[in-house]
Amino acid sequence: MTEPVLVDQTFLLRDDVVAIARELIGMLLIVKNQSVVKAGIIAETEAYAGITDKASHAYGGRRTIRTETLYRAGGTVYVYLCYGVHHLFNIVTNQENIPHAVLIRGILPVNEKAIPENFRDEFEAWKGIANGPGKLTKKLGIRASHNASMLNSDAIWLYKFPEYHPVEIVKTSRIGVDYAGEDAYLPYRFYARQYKPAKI
DNA sequence: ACACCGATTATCT
DNA sequence: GATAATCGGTGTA
Repeated sequence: MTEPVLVDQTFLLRDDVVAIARELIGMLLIVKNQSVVKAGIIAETEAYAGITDKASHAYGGRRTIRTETLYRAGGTVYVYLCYGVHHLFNIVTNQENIPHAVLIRGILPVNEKAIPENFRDEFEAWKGIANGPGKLTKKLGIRASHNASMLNSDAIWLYKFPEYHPVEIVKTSRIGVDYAGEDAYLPYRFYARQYKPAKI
């Protein structure tokens, strides 16, 4: 595998959050906690399209302490606690005040050879797959304190493989959003065919 | 102050 | 496939 490069975050400022969710498949997520580096290849995502999306925390323009992070500029990290137990990791997209976000739902492990050189000494590998939004944050050590931080600054980085050849990507409806009425059927979820999601 | 609920997961059958 | 566990966020008052 060729050396990954830090992503140019301007693609996160675009308006088409669903397209961005699809493009994030195959990118490399790196998390550093106190001299420990963990990483994974993004394999499953979901788009949340802001004020018009009944499944979004920001539906109807709702602004609370929690959702304030969603209104920041693309590239902001949105972490929230779900069911009082699981931290869920999102990447905010679009311009400031437009609360779009992509939920990262699954990652695959990555070989040390594919880790950027500057992280390799502190890299710790893990096995299996993290096929669930709560599982991957636990694997990578993403916590509530990461909420509202910026990607590519000091804790969470997004890289891409320049010669990555897109695998077949499955498009389907989102998981666990029955409360969203007809919006629960929107095809806003993506996953790589070779990866096995927990829920089909 | 208090009741309800959830962008889930593990553990059953 | 069905269901219990679990607790901070949120709305209502």
